Amino acid sequence: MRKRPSRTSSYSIDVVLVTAMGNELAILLTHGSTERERWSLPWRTPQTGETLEAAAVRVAQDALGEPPIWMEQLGAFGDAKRHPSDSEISVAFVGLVPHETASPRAGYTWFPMRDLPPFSPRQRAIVEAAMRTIQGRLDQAPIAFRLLPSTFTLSELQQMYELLLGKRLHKASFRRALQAAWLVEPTDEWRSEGRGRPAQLFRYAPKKRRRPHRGVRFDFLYP
Amino acid sequence: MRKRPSRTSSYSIDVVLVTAMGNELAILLTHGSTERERWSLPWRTPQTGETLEAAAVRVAQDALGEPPIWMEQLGAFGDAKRHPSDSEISVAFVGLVPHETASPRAGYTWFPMRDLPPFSPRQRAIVEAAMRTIQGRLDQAPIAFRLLPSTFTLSELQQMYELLLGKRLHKASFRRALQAAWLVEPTDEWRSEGRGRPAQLFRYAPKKRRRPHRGVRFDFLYP
DNA sequence: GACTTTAGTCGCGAAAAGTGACTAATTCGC
DNA sequence: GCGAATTAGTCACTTTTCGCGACTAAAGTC
Repeated sequence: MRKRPSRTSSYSIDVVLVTAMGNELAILLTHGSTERERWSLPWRTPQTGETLEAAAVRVAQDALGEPPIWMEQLGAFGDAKRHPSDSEISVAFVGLVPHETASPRAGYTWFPMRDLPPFSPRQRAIVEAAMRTIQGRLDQAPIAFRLLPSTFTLSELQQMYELLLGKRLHKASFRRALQAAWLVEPTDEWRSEGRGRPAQLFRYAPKKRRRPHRGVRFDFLYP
Repeated sequence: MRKRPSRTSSYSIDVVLVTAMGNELAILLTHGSTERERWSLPWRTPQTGETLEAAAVRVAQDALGEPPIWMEQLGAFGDAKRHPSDSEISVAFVGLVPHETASPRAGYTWFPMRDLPPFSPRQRAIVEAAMRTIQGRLDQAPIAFRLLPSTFTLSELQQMYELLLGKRLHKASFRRALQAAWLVEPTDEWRSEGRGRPAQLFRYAPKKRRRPHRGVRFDFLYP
């Protein structure tokens, strides 16, 4: 049986918590008192008998009081680059948090992605991986929906996708794809948002679909 | 024989080395003398000052004498599940090796994927992740080409894709996609393979392409 | 009431993808 | 030698998907 002292872990759990703050994405950083002048991702060293995922959830809960609505491991980041803890490697996670329910505890602050303070190279690599992973998962998991309230307009949903993808989408195409995927269903409520025609509210309500049955595609990046 | 690390690390580097053996995929396993009756993925504990990738390459070289043609990190696997070493977590990699140049050293054996010996739950999870990652990368990186000799027929290439994807592909569609992607160019050689019309040999020769510019797709797995 | 603004839909043309059928060149059995 | 079998390679047709402009609908503004 392996019973090991937990203090001497040579790895840490680092978590990139992402939220949508108004019109842009933001990540949560902390300013530990021991390191001077450096912001850092929330992190901890794992306890024994705790899965990696459980440790990452706990990091989020310590920072925000709530677990993320979606989380995924980014991998292990390591060796050469420095870390606030003296850990050799960081096992990194990315998590998404709706902004409404996410009030940071003392010592934690949301920073818009466009204006991040300097922090360690290893954690910079982790944040970049987090963004790539979010964009890669957007068409595989319903993560955009969970950043919105339980009912939302299709324009709000499209704006969320545009925010996460970092590019504009065509309205008709977006809705066509959405309809083909049977992911949302209309409610009978409408919301009038200042000027313009009121928008119908929808809710996330996925229905069974047959798996799309495609051949091969060669979407190689240009060499 | 693997030697014990001078400095104890609480993580290990585990590598899934995959090759195409004739008509099916195979992975490399080792039978350490200390563990009884259990096969294991090749692994090592990292040295100080060595990147994770470098350590993984070294694992492959120790096992096969050559570095893999392609390699990618799978992430950290952990906690609850046992490992041959006493490491708390494994940082796992997947690597591809052309079968011709891959002669295992003593203690290492290729096992066809269909007929794996029992091994630890953690490593079983790693192998499953490796297969998912290979399939996910097939349309993003030219990994299938590198499992073939430098010149190959299009039928061989298609069979390699079918092997890696685990499903049949339509000949005309496959070649159309291949042509659109500008990935191969014909040589002026032909190969007669027993009966049937001789096949033209091609080589991997990617050309610049404009990035396909798509909207959103919702390829969610069925809920 | 005309104009602006936002929501929502339609439909066309182009591109991509699935598929069967066709031609081409070789070996094998007789 | 000759037809059947086998593998390679291509074509053409259909269906699906996608980008996109243009349209209608319903609200506010002046």
